[in-house]
Amino acid sequence: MQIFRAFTDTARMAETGFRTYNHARPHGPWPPLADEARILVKNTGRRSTRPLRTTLADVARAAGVSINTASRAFRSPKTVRPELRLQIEEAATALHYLPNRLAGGLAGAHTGIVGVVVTSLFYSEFGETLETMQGELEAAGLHVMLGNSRYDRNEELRLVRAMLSWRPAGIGLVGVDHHPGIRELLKREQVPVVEFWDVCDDCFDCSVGMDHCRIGAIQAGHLIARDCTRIAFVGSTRNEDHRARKRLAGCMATVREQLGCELTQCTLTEGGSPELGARLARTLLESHPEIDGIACNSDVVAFGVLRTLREMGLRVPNDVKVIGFGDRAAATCMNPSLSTVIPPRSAIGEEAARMLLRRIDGGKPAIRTFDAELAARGSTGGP
Amino acid sequence: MQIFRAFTDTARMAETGFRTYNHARPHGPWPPLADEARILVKNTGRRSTRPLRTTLADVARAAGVSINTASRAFRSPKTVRPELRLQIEEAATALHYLPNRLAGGLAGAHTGIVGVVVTSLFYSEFGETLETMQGELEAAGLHVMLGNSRYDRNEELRLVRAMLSWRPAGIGLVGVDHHPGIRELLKREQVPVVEFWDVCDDCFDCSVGMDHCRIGAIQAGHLIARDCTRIAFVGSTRNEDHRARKRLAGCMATVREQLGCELTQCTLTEGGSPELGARLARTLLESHPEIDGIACNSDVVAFGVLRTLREMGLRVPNDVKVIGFGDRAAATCMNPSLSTVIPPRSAIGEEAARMLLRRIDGGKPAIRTFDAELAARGSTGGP
DNA sequence: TTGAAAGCGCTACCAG
DNA sequence: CTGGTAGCGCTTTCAA
Repeated sequence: MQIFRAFTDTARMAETGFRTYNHARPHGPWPPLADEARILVKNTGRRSTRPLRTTLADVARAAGVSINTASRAFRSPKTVRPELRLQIEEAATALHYLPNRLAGGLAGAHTGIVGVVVTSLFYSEFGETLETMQGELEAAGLHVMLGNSRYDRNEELRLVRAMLSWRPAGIGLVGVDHHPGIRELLKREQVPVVEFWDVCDDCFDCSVGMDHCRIGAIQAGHLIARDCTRIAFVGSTRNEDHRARKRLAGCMATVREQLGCELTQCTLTEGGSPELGARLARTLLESHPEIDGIACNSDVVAFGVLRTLREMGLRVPNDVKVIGFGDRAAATCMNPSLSTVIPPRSAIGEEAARMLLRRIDGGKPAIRTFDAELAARGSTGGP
Repeated sequence: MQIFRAFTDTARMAETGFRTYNHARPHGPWPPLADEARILVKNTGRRSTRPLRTTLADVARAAGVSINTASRAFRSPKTVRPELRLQIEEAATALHYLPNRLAGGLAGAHTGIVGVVVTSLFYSEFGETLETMQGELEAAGLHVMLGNSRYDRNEELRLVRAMLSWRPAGIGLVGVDHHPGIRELLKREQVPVVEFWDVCDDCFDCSVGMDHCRIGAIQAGHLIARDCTRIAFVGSTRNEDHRARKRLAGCMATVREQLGCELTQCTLTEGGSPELGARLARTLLESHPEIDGIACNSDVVAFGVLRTLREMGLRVPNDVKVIGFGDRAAATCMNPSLSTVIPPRSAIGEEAARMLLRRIDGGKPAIRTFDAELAARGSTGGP
């Protein structure tokens, strides 16, 4: 038995003696789709190994219209007579039509893929931002393809290249400090880009995030306002976590300015974790017992610091005050509750998505800075 | 001026008088890619609006080989003479060739996209699992397209459909309880699927995760082993969070069996958070002051419970013992540290990816259950 | 408002 | 080992 597939190829149509595809066969119910169907292509007897799936052509044929009209019925319904449109929709439902967006992307102007490369998925650092961003894009019919560079610039470059090979409608990147190759690549591809979480003026295209120097300054400023005079900065400063370094720098500058002395830096290049915080705090306080204020590079680190302080018999906030960054869920449940700086996670995700959407729609690049908010809690003496 | 593009179309070749594409023009350096280039298609003067990008055909021409050979040079390098391969690679680099995976996917057997639909991105519930899974797939050249159903079955169905329209090589889904339409859809598409985090025998294809009933049983069993006799279960049981309900059920059954009494259930259908835990704990203890053991549906909820207990002047573990689920980073930093059940997050992610990879490679479906481990800490009286 | 046909860039098959 | 060529399924002119 020979099953004719939907086809548009002129030569084949001529060969089979049909003038137009739509009328190649009488209309009517489509033969049931056999599982793992193998079909005969052309009259050559050659076999295709791909499953027989409903295509737009099948829908068109079943509805008695041209492929083109069927396409328009989905894409711009207003340009098709309502009655035809209904027929087409019915045919699509009956045949379980599922559009092939690869084909659509290949033929069309853009793809509906947005490549997002984050630096980490652990500890939900970007979970909430990603959730909002993804939701916003989804609502516009775009899908997020996710990459994770694990704070590795070369890996990030490779991922961006990989994303670009899907011809994305846009690209999202965490931070503004990247491998130089990325700028070159993105420029050549002329694709809308949003760098989020951190901001700068010299970004590739769009950027939205926080001034991380300022966050460090807020931490130090708050400790100073609470009468700390010997301040330490504790946490992870991975080589390629530029944002962590900026927070450190902001903290350092503020201490220098307002206190006229140097910050005690106690950091390692391994990733942040409670264990890191716990270890660093012990080292720090054994060698610098005069420390009365600790700014942590993340809440997760601060949790560990609080634990060590407790173990060492130091009272918080009386003996030492502690502030984190990130406002993780557990912060309010620590004893005492952890003061921290709150990043507007969902606002950033939402704005990142919107910027991309506007750019894809032909709009201009934009840059926007969000403020991070101080949450003064028990660990620095309360509100 | 008329710029000829790479083309393979026979009719056009005939029209332009060239026998084969590769020799259509003398070899040599490719003209620089003008930004936003507009090109003349055919001799009709029609204009294409798409940017002029390097295609495989360009690379082939520059290297003096057929498109076909160039393709094989990338895909299965061994089948091409080393010296030719080098030429092709050099041409690709010189022309900044970026493969178009849409085209590859459309023409080839499968696409290199894996659609993953999670129920939440918040609180990093699946962050670590996703991180491992994504990494494992990335290493195999597959890319994760991410969807988030927000615990909504209809949304999940829509997302699966959306993912399928990208003709993914595989699909990953959180949990094993889905909208019936999903089974139908996946069956029709014959695509490898892995359901992860939860397991069951009647899964679509593959599944890997934990027995969530068992997790509830572990929680209750541990509280009972620590001499609790009045046990409550606290947390969020969203309508469509079947896993939370299974943990509740497991807990309930164990209490009934071992204690011969009923569990006090104190749950709401809103999402889990410290605030929920805090509120529920207050309600619970005001009406059931006899409670001496609380199993929480997640660590995040347990954090809030601990806070309330502290505020109410109840001592943990002396007056009330508390156990969570999830082993969030902060758990060891609570005061007292939080006992919990540890899910093997990365193991699940890794195995999920591997199962998919094996299936894509023609392997058989598999089912695998991982055990969750008890972490007995301060909130239940220590190890 | 509808239809015809030319691609989009690549893979896979077959022939040499 | 290499090349020719027919699609993959869709969008997009252009013509009717």
